[in-house]
Amino acid sequence: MADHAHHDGPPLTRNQQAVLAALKGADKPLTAYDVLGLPAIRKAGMKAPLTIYRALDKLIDQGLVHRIESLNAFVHCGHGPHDHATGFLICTDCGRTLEVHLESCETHLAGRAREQGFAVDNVRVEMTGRCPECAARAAAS
Amino acid sequence: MADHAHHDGPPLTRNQQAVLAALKGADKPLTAYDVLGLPAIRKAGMKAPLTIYRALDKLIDQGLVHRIESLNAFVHCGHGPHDHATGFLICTDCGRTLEVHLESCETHLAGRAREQGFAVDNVRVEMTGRCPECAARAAAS
DNA sequence: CCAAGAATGTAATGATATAACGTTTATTGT
DNA sequence: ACAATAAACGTTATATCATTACATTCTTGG
Ligand SMILES: [Zn+2]
Ligand SMILES: [Zn+2]
Ligand SMILES: [Zn+2]
Ligand SMILES: [Zn+2]
Repeated sequence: MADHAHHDGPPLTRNQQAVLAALKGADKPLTAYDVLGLPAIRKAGMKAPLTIYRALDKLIDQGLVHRIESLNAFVHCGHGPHDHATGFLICTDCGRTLEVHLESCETHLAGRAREQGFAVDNVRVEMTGRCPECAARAAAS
Repeated sequence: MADHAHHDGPPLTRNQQAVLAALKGADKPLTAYDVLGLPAIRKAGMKAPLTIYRALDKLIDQGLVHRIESLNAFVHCGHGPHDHATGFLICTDCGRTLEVHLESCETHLAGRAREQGFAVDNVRVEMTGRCPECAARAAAS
């Protein structure tokens, strides 16, 4: 395949591909400086924070990456273009995250905002707790 | 009144009172360095970032202040102890925020997490958009 | 008073993000 | 193909947000 199967936006540049691959390969969100420190990234010739941030900005614009505000970190998204707001479940033990969709809940949230006369254009939800694996491990001890 | 009417936690120290007063007096969230820069704060003898962060930590513990993750900023909360998760409406024009309560929606959100086997202990919601004033001003132009 | 714990002061540093400016590379119209 | 334009990139410096380490002072219960 010439380019990626789904995903229609403009083709990714070399830097953008490298950063996206880094996030895909990680099992948890990475900070920009985490990405910068990866051998594959240095090998691609990227050596300044700004280089990483620029690639991340484009990837976020295209919906391929999400930013987790409470971690100052970035995570790959394979769920295609989002019609609805999404939420993140952040494990406080292992640091891994899970993305959840908020179809119906989004309506409810935005409704609360409208009650106040507020015109919402973006909804972010982040929930911390324990992932199934860490909850099980904690129960066993 | 000797101490604050509602609010039962330990009495606030001088530093904590100064920081809380600063946030109460602001019409939008302030960063720690915003607080540090206020004349009233300097007058109170506080001159290092750590001093501000320490006070903020205690105020957050006591539920008197919330942190807005996507702004790295802090805002006073006058709604007393929270039984439920709260959300913040953040105006992208003027920077002011509004706090909303999420009684019923919280159940829904946490439900999504439980479907994934995730045990939630904290829910954060931040919504950006335009506040009533800024929406009206934009419409007028 | 005295010991223990909490809060504070002070300095240095770590971690995250952007500004400014010039160069290179890709796209578009002719 | 060529020039004009726009997008991406490189490089350096700097801005912004947050914590570590350690000494000192304040508060509180015995
Ligand atoms: Zn997604
Ligand atoms: Zn976990
Ligand atoms: Zn509140
Ligand atoms: Zn506004």
